[in-house]
Amino acid sequence: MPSLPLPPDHESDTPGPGTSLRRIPEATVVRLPVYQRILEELGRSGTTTVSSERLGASAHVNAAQVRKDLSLLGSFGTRGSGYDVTYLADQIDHHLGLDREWTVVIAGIGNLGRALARSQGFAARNFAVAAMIDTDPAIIGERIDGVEVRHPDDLAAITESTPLSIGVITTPASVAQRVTDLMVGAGIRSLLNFAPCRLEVPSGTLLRYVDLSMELQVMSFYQARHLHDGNVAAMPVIGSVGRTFDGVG
Amino acid sequence: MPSLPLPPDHESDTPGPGTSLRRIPEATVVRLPVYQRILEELGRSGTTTVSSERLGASAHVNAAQVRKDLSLLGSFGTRGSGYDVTYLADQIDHHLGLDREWTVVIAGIGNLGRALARSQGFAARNFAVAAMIDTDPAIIGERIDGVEVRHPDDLAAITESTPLSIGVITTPASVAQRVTDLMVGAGIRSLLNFAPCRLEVPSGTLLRYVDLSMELQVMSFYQARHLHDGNVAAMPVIGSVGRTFDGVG
DNA sequence: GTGTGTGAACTTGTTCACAGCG
DNA sequence: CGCTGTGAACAAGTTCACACAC
Repeated sequence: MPSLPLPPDHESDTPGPGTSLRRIPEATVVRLPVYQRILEELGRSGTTTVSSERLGASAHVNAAQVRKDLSLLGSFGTRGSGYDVTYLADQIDHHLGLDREWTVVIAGIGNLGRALARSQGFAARNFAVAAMIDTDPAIIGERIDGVEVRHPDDLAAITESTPLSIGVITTPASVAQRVTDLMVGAGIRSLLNFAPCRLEVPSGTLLRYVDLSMELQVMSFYQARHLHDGNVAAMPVIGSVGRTFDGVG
Repeated sequence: MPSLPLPPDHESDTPGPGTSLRRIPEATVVRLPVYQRILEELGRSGTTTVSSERLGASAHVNAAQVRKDLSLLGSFGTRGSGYDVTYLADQIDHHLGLDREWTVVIAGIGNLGRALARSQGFAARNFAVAAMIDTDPAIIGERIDGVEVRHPDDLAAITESTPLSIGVITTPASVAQRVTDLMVGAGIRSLLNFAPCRLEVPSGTLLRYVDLSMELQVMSFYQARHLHDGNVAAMPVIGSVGRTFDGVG
């Protein structure tokens, strides 16, 4: 399907000025961050080149799959040696949109909100926590990593000086819809919802649900199978961001 | 494939005593918790019956998909009216292994560990946080929801009185492997890793990675597309536990 | 009529196998 | 040689469409 001589879609597949974004299948999108993290580790350990075989082993993915995924971003492997770690990481960054800074606002400064705000993973990947909001007067005014917690009513004012691209909702479910409406009203078009409830957003808004207890549910499914028939080997890698493995690869 | 008159696999498909566990595709497994949460909401709102159409709309899934998924668990819909909310929820619970209690130990009582420990979602789904461990003397001895934080060295002793089924790792990456080894040594065979690092575990151990910053990366990918070509409608639902939607369903 | 359960068509994703480049 | 890039085969997942049960 991705390899017709002429693409059926409107999107041009001329290589363009190195900036062309061709259609990337969802299955690939969710593997890219995995590759990227491995490349990061390899880079830190001084490795300059990596083969699809090795990358695949680390990612628990077939080597052919790795090559197919990467060939979608362009073809910049070197036959006989492999991929340049740094260059490949840059390319993935570009396709994931991580070569520009994203500003994040976190709503609900409880334990989860603080955990995310302080997460080094965010800063390391160009996500800047640019604002934090909460309604608790005891929390408002507090500074976390240099960012002051403010009242939700200030959101519109905040966005005037600091455009915000992504809203992260870590409030109780009871107020999640209200804070969502505020964020949407302030022009935020991407939301990551950790509150255990469904949200309504206008069309054109991206909404991503993350439910930590669901991870446990999927895990318990596999363990239940495991206990019943001892058949661990039949448990495959599943899912996107959360992934289940049976032992080492 | 799932509907041959005689199954090619060894696993019996005789209905059995209502406890038979047939093979369930991974794609279905990750949708089951989604259905379950919707059923929970419906149950709370007093709805007793639901159609695949309605369930599918809430889950952002095709109605035929819902029927196919549910038919894998057995066929207990009523033609002409739909599925009994409570009965269906019970069936899903059973297949996810949620009709028994799972004991969880949380390692690393920072913000994320506390957030998970206090999450109502856990208790509501039969996950009991039965132990918590940390090395910080200032934290050891603290009680969170009645459970005392103890030193990792006590883990073996803890498991003797309280068998633990699932280990949740919310420590810094630097000590994650060490705590993993301790847990595996204590007989824990399922691990949920929130630390941003790869872990080695012996074969036969289930390992699931959750990387919260990856959720943001996937989100930024979609938003990058969104900004570049305005083509929101092309953004599909992806992934398992985290799911991206464009606006309301 | 209404809505499930399911073969069959279709789409998407994965793996194989190998030509061809460095 | 070794390893990428990719058509072609295969497998998995999704949607359609309709018979049939209530």
